[in-house]
Amino acid sequence: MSDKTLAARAPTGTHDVLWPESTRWEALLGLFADHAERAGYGLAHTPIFEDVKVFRRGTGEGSDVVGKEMYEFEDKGGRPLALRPEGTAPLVRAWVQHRLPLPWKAWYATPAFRYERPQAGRYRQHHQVGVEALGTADADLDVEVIALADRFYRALGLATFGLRLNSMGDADCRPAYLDLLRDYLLARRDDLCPEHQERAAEHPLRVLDCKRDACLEATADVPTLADHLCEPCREHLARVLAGLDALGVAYEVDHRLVRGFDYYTRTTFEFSSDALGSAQNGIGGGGRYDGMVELLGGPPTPGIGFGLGIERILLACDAEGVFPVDPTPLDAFVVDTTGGAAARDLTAALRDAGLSADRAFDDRSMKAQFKSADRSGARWVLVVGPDEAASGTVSLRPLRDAGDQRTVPVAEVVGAVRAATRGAPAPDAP
RNA sequence: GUGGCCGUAGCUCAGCUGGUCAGAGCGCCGGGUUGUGAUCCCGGAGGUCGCGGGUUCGAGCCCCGUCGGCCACCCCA
Repeated sequence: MSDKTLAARAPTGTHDVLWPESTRWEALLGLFADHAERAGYGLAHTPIFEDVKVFRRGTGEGSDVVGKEMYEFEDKGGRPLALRPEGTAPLVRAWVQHRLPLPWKAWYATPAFRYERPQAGRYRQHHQVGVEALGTADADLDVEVIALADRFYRALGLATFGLRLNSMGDADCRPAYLDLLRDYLLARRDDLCPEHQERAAEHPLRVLDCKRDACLEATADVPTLADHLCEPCREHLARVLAGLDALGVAYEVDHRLVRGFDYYTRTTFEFSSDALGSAQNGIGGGGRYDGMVELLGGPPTPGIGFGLGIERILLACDAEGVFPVDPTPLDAFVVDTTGGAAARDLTAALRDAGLSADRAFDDRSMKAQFKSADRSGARWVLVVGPDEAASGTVSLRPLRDAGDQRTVPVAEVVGAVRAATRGAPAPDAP
């Protein structure tokens, strides 16, 4: 293996986001920030790595994400750390550390790291936007959070996605149900798929989520958690559903929906895109975690949140043909065949005036500079050749819009470009 | 972690059963005589055929390994 191929490649499962694709990311982030902040959520940045315990306790040792997919390492001081595999536990840790007034509502955008086999829509470093809200068990908060995600997807232009929702019960009713479920499964153990014959005892809920025929048949009439919820949980779920109905958020109650983290209580939900053909069609998910704050050393405090996968959302947008890349064009591109000093000064003057400008370097031919100008996507080309230099003028030539070339005195260039681009309609308004 | 497919210029790909097979299109660079792009014409640069090893008189074309990509499982965003 030569050094060349090793060094010049992003690590397995990671990817670069370069212009112009990066402009979509900026736009997506901006749109999410807008939705979150209009709902009272404030931006939070927390470290990209944490004490391993934050995830072992908070996210849950039993989850695959923590149990076998975490990027763990020790720093030079021997501290056991882990790259964040998900966004919730770090935010909860931050609240436990700072004890901000409740309810506390935060949003974030972050990379997440999981050591798994890459494939369509799945990376070792992927990115999420999300919200977390701590301090109230009010079902209306569940509704607010879910509606926030729903509205955000729609604002992107997505239309063919679905929301499945379930209740995981709470500390009062779930243990009893788990016993019941475990007994039921063990009685039919031989009928389950090979993998779940072993795992049924420790992860009974997972069996409900198994897509193999054996498990599906064996659990055809399995007792559902929905039928064994305690009264408070039942009422909570009913209020959530009523709230979603009131806000026009379409959903499907799926009592087999089981999410991968241990911490969920009561409401859990998952958004999936019908436009994505692959198995990785989940574009977002979340739920309540009324016990996590305590697990991380805080007082009993309920919480709820979600994480949405940026890469998958963008794949879904591509599949639906919405949310196109739309870079902002430059106002001007300077072509200078007199040595470059004029280009240097003109671009600086334009930028100082708040306009955007670029130029060609290396004193290339006029034709070559025009090709660069064309490729830059600028609205106007400002030409400085021997004639202009001699007369102290600059020629303005429209590149993207109709119109004739004209020549103005150097002193009027900035004003002319500003006038020509101000209020100009976006080239391809959607 | 398990299984399958794949890996040729910056990009998309041709290369028949191993013997001019190192190519095309796009892109890039230059030119088409006097300063003007996106069209057209001409020319050019660029690849140790992912990497390493093996079989053979001879290997992009066969075998093994390795790295990487894709797909499924698992799980998740």
